[in-house]
Amino acid sequence: MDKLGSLRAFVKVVESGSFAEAGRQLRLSRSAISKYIGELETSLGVQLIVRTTRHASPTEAGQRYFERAASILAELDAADQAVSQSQSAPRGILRVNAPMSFGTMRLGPVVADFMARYPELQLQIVLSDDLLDPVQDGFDVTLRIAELESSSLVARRIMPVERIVCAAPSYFERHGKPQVPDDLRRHTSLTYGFLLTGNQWKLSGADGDHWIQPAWSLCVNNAEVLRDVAIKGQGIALIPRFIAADALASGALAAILPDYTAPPLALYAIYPPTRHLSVKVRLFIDFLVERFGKDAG
Amino acid sequence: MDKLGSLRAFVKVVESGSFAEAGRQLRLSRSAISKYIGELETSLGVQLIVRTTRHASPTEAGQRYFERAASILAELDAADQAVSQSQSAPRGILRVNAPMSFGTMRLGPVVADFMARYPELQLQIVLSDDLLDPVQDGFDVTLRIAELESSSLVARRIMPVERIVCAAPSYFERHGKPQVPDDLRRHTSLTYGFLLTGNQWKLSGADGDHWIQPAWSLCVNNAEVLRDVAIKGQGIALIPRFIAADALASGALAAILPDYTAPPLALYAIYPPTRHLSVKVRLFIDFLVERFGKDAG
DNA sequence: GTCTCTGTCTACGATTTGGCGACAATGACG
DNA sequence: CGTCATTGTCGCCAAATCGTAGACAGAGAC
Repeated sequence: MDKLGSLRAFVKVVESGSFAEAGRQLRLSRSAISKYIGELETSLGVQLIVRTTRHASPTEAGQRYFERAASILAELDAADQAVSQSQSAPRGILRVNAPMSFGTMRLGPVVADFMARYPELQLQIVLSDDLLDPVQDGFDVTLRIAELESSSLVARRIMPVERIVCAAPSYFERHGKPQVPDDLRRHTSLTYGFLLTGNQWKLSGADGDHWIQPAWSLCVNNAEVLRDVAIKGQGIALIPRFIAADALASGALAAILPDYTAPPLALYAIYPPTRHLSVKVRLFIDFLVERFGKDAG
Repeated sequence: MDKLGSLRAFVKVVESGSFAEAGRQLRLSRSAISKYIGELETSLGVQLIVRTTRHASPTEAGQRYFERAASILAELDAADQAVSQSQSAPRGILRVNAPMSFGTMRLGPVVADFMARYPELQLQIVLSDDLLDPVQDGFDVTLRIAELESSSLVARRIMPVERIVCAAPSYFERHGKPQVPDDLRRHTSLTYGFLLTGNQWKLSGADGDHWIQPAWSLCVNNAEVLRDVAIKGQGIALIPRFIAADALASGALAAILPDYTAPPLALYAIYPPTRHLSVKVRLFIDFLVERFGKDAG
């Protein structure tokens, strides 16, 4: 039995004086009201309503129960209101800019779940590898994978993004496998544009930092393209592990120089430095932290 | 959504610290609890529970909501109790006939609770495996475990009763374990009298229905006796699971032929086909449905 | 590294919800 | 007094929801 539905029906019957009118106000049929009241009476073992023609009135027990039930329903509504408004169900449009690769590979399922949780929200997502200004370009939040940096923009770190040096086994068979960072100078690199390291790779290990200017043959601002070209044996790429994950698992790519790491990147949410972050932006960012914070980059 | 169910699930999760434990206490599956909490959060537009591995704890909003929800649930129970008890309780004598095994094993605690709720009632219970006519023999209600059937008697289905084929491990050690229903022909069966299947067992599986006339050495109209004889290794029994439950748990009995099922039985309440079922009978039957309806037969 | 328990998710059968329409009862009205 | 309109109940049935089983991935315990 839908106990809450029964209580609402009962309270409305007592308030309105009839099943039919209660049904009209609750948008339920007379038979539904009748069943609710009947089941409530059965479960309590008490008659609550005296049915006379064209009128329904509470019994003495019914009147006492009505007072308590009405109070309980009001308290429940108040509790719901209070908790909803403490974090009022966000509505409106949330505009998000995210990097292409991350957007296509990782953002979809998370956004789907976010939408399920906050059905009143509408999301506009632009996948672009251009670093868009969230203020000037009209986004609520911009997701970026970047190195740790201090910036005038306000950012929240979502998750670390590990990068690896990798190439296809066929490349290593033809060109040999670099053993130390300096070996990379004699190899073809597939380079990401727009990163601060530009065409110079920094790799750090127990023996300190290495700055390498590899012989780059490709510079592109999309790591998926770099991955795909690397898979075809055209060079060595330095790309986020999450982009290479499937290729690594299948053997299409192999990582090298495991004792060296590139400067850590992270996924950041960048948002306008307003005094109060809007609720929907905060919820979205919190949601990303919750979902991606547990992921191993 | 069953809002009250969600509230109970939520309160129990906060109290117990986990979805799994809340499920155990509420006799619901983990996925049911997960759905309830998820729907509650969606409907309120608020995250109430932080899920970490092996632990669930309330968010700040969730803690506040928990306090109000727990209070509301307590008030509702109190209101129900107050109105149930205020009613001039049903009085008089309720005469019940029930099967011996079910009566001795399952009915006592339920009857005790029923009597607590309706202290003005007096119950006369006759445990008998004879199928007594509720009109002729003066009972208000007769409980029977039987196969689904059409009958001129009016009946209300209380709960399903699953049967299993089982014997003591010592029996299997001496005689081998049947792998398919037909193997039962070469085994000693302990047979229940009075059932429609009589001395012929019907077992159904993916390969169709099997009618087996096992070599019976005992035919008795009491499944407890069958269980006890089976425990002593004297044969294979086809008996209700609730009767065998303790022996199965302790290892005194082992079930076989899990891919096959006997025709489903159910516990029925049979009552006179009068126009208005008396209040006390209706309350008793509803009470049984409430208590046994959720049990796994 | 393996095991066990967790929470999520999907598919699906069981159960409940809720409306339709028939019915009997009865007050309003002419 | 007869008729009409509205009421509440009930059986039937389609739609919706409940709740589980089982698969899965994550992670703490050992």
